[in-house]
Amino acid sequence: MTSIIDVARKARVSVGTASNVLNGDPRVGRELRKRVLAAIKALNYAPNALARGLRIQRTHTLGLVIPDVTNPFFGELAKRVGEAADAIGCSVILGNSDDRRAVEATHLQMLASRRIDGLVLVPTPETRDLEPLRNIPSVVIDRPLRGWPSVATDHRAGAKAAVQHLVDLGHRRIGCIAGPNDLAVARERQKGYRLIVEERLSAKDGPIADYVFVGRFDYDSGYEGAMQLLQRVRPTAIFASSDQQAIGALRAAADLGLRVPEDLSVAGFDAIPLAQHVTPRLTTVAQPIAAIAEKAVWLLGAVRDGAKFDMRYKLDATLQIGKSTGPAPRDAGADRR
Amino acid sequence: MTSIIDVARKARVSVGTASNVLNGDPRVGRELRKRVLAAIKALNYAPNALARGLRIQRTHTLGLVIPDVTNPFFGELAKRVGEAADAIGCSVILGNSDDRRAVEATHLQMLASRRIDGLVLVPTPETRDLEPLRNIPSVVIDRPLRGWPSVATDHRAGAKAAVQHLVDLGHRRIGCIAGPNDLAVARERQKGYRLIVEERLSAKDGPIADYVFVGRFDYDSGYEGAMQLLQRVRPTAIFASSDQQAIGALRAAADLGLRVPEDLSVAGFDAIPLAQHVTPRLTTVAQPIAAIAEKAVWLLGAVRDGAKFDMRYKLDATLQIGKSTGPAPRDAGADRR
DNA sequence: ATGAAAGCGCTAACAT
DNA sequence: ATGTTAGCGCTTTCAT
Repeated sequence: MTSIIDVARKARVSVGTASNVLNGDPRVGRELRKRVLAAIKALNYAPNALARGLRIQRTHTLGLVIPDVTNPFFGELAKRVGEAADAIGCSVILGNSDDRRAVEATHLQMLASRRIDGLVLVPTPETRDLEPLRNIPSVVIDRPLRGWPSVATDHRAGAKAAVQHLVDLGHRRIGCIAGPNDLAVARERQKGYRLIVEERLSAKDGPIADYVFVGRFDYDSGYEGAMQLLQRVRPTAIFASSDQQAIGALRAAADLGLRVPEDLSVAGFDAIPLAQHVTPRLTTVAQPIAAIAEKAVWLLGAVRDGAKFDMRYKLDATLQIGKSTGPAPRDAGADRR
Repeated sequence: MTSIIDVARKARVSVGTASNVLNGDPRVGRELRKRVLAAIKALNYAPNALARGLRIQRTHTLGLVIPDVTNPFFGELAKRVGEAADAIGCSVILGNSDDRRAVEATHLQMLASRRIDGLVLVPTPETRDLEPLRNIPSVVIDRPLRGWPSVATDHRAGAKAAVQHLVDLGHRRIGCIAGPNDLAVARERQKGYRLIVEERLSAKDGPIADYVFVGRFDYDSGYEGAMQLLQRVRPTAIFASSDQQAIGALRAAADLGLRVPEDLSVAGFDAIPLAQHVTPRLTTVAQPIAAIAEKAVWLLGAVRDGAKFDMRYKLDATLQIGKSTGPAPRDAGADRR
């Protein structure tokens, strides 16, 4: 491998000067600078980032550990974090935790060894601490973690907006397909739903618990949840905690002979690309993923520069109104008749 | 940051011995080994991978550059490459090229500086060479690149299998929604289609070119392509080069009042998860993504160990039969009547 | 079996 | 403005 020494020799300057050219030190003269640049090109020289990192104690590398790139939300997140990292001259090492603490721990250990400049993490539900990373700037995304700064969508507000939209359309008996209770985001979305719906349900509608189905975030849970709710409490609208669930609900409605949105309104969460391609186009809550990624990477820099953060940043979601939500059916939506 | 020197001091051994323990050298005695291990734990020591890499000239890092993690196929690929890398103790640095040569070049330059042990690349259509990576083991995936070993699905054979399936069901007038002509995979899939269909089209059916629509791999192209084909040459089946296209075609069929598969059969390519969740479930060609990732990572090791490869590995795709393909309609499928 | 020391490629402080 | 050199943290001969 060709080193800076080779470059210096070829350009007939000292290594110090060659190094200075590399780092844009303005003190080197035009002549020498030109010779060094020429040598670099001629030798096809690529500076050794390892040696550099070892010396200056910075790697210009960020770690990103997420449950699964394959998930549309995390995939988008990975892309955006990559872009934000690019913008500040950093590469990103990606690790998939598969939501298993042990796998996550392995990745964190590796990243610590690699002396990354910062960590962006979506912790598993079991994660309690970031032991090996104690002195590396870290930010937690999407899911909160005690003692670490986090940036996430305001899931509760997003859910409230979606459910409020349904209420505004005249719905009162609104079902909810929730996500797993061990995920804070799922609880928050459900909480948002409850805050809006609770006071609108009258005694004869039964307890709100009957309107909530708890499942996973996936398609199948959406189908099953909708099936159960529709047969049990006959809601006129369903708020699903994910688009996958919402799409499953759409299918369930079809299987039960219900038209959407005439007989049933359905809203989702996440605004995955597919949401625009189902029939009818989904009403859904879009997370500000790019903003989250940018804020997280920015926070990393701030933490490194000595700021002490232990703060939860909540970013606003946006309600995207599609064709899957419409006015409540007359006979069901009107208050007693 | 705590270094191996601190560990050695704390364990009252020399750095050499501490290092040997770290690397599992069997010569160190039980007693000293135990002391070193204890010191490591007590100090929460994480070996510095930069220093190590600088010294041994290996980084245990792989580079992965793909067009876009957000694309289901590349997302899955990223995940699988990550797993294969994990299995041999490597981390992976991920870069998105957005299919732009300049962005790709930036990433490659960075990876070269980082002295990665190997590169896995999905080249952009404009990529002709991997200049900065000349002496780094590299493998190209999905799309071929002159002078570099590649591993990819046998797209042509996959397409042939799907189209042959349609033929076996009695279809003769089969349309094709192709992908962009500057992508080899798109051309290969179209070629597979042509090889099967060409000889089966009779003179009165018109030229095969009329049965081919060239677009992008996305949903909208699928919709538009199906619309055009269905109104122009009235095929009884459509082979789409991607699942996104196929799903667009499904929608087009619905908009034209055609039932699938009774009036029209539709087959796709890629077997994205969604393909199982549309109605009817899609017949599609599954790429062996995990196998591709494993083979690529394995190849990297082989190349490093001195093997000289300039070979194209083609891996078999698998036809997944769904409900979107069925027997050709009587009146159209039977030869003259 | 263990210790001492050179050197991987670079930057930065210091000397000129 | 340019050259010299110590040292970042590790592995690996080479002595002992």
